[in-house]
Amino acid sequence: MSEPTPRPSRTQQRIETQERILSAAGRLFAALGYDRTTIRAVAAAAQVDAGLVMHYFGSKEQLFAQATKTETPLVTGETPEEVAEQLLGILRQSLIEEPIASLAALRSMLTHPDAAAEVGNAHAERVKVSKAIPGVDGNLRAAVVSAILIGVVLGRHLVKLDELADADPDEIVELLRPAVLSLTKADRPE
Amino acid sequence: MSEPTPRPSRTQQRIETQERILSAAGRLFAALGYDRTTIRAVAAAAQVDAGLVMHYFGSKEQLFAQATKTETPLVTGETPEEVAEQLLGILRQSLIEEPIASLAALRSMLTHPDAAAEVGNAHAERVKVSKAIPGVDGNLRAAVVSAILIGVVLGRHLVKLDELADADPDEIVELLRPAVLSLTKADRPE
DNA sequence: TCCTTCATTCAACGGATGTAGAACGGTTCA
DNA sequence: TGAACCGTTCTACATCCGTTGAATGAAGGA
Repeated sequence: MSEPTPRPSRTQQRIETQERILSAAGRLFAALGYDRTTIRAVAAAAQVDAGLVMHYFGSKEQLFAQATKTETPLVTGETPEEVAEQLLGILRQSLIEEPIASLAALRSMLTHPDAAAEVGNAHAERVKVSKAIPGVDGNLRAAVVSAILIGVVLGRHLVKLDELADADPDEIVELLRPAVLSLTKADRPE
Repeated sequence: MSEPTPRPSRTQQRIETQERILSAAGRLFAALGYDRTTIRAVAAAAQVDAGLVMHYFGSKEQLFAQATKTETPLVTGETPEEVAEQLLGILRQSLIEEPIASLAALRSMLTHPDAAAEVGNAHAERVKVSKAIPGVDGNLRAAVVSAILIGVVLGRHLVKLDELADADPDEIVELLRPAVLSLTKADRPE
């Protein structure tokens, strides 16, 4: 599959370089977090000079913003059971692969305000499902589920807690199904 | 309540200063994490020169180690129900107060190896309860519970996810009881 | 009182980092 | 072919950090 309009080699080259930088930045941010990731290190990993990174992305903050940009999957379920299954599906996907951009934001959320905001937004997006979670405490229930998902993904990919890191993703999902269901289903009157 | 043996004022003064430094360090590490906490900032918060911090604690690493030192509460329950209640009790306590030393370690666990090790140990301690959790997957179940607790405490005190930060601790505990119980009780044959 | 001890401060070094701007060299196009 | 363009590198600056070692001055003991 080739480019429809084969761009002049200069533009082409530039785009490839930018992607190489962005990819290296994502990997480093995910592995080390915002503070310990150096522009020089990103440049080296992308086999490029540090000045070029600045030239393309303006600042470290903007580079981070681009590298962690990701669209949050929507949860559209209408019943508690549907919502639970969708959330478990998102979790499963996050356990199987290593979502670099998300991991970069997660890794930095405790020490970099922008990253915390990013994670907070994804969280808020997930909390919106509370419309489908009955009970006066729908918001809180949704938030607890969200915190659980964050904790499990964190434990598996970033802190690498032994048992979680090695376990079969499906097994983890199965274990969490009752827990998530107990939270999406209200046990108190509306 | 006065000192049993009123120490000479010099020693007394030194101990008070050390405690002041340690307290300031704990607060700053918990608020900013390891990297963003500066020895100079700790010194300023303790109204002391930076050199003195080095003189007493040797290095930033050692200061962090002292400031995050904490004994993990033991879980001794023998039945799944007992274990669940004890874990929920620990969670409840961590939601009500702000355990500075633990929060300092948690805040830094994603970016500082030593902090990750510290949290990993507390986690491992909690996983030991898997002897009381039936099923071939006892270890994994215990690890999942541990990850859940971390996620919730993190969300409340550090990331400050709106709904979690404001909620009544007891309400959160009540919401999590079925979830935790579903994990400490096996639903598969041994 | 004099000397020692020691809690504390001061000044400085070496290294790393984000960032800015000049310089270079190949590509593109008239 | 020559000039403008631009992707890229080089050099440098200002700042901040952990850490060190000498200096200071008050307290304690003989």
